[in-house]
Amino acid sequence: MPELPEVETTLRGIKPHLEQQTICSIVVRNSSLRWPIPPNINKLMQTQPIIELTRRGKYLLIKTLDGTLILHLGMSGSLRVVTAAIPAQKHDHVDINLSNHKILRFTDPRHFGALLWTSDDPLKHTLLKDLGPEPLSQAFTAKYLFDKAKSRKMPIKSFLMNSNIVVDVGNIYANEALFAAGIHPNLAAGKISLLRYQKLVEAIKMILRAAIKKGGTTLKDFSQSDGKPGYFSQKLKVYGRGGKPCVVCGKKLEEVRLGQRTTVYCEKCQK
DNA sequence: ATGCGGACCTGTTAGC
DNA sequence: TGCTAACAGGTCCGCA
Repeated sequence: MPELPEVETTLRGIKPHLEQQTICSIVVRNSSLRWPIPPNINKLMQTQPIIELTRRGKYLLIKTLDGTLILHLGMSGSLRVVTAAIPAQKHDHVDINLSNHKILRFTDPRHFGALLWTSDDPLKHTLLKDLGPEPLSQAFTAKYLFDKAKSRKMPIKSFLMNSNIVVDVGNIYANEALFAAGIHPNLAAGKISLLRYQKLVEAIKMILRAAIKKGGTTLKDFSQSDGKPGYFSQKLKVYGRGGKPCVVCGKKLEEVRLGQRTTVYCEKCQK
């Protein structure tokens, strides 16, 4: 699943079905996600009117009268709006039954997702409180990154994927943004000039905007909340193209492991 | 404080 | 063709 564009697409997809509705009940078929779903989740949420749907990083927040449902899709999670006529499948772990008789169904084969509840301000929650800025916000600037990176030896790609530095930049878009900015993924974050961070920040913003516009990258087990797949993958220039020619210079793209994640780059275009 | 590697779990695919 | 190992969009946590 989900890099930011998929999460954002999911949010936009489910929003119209949830707004103005009340949660009638929650059916948990399997509570073993990354953290156990609170056993009293149904009690906490039933009869709760939905106030608003937002997102912080890749966490989806469903605010109700008395609290907030915190949802994360992990690696393989997805949300779909269905009707009772559609039988639950193997990995459909949770159904949220709504007053309009629609069902928000949470599916997650790998169980890396999360579904939690807080009665407090969700932004103060342990999982959210230290998150870095949203990349598409004004707070995310070259100066910000440059200052944060000062004296840090971590490879720029790992640095970018650290959600305490900036949220929403997953493996695909980290690869793509570094290629677009001409920066070698293994370069120490603290050794990159402000000017080059300028290029990087612009690249991240541009690529994420474009991907959201396209409705998310098509990947194996993702489908949009209305069931239609996204179709951005054909625009990817390096991710998934290891060994193939660089679209700019034609040189064979390198593929390596960096921080346990597949990393693809052009050794001629990225220094 | 920083950085690294392991962990969570299932499904799909590459390679022998 | 069939089995096994490696890998997949994330990110928290513990340890050095």
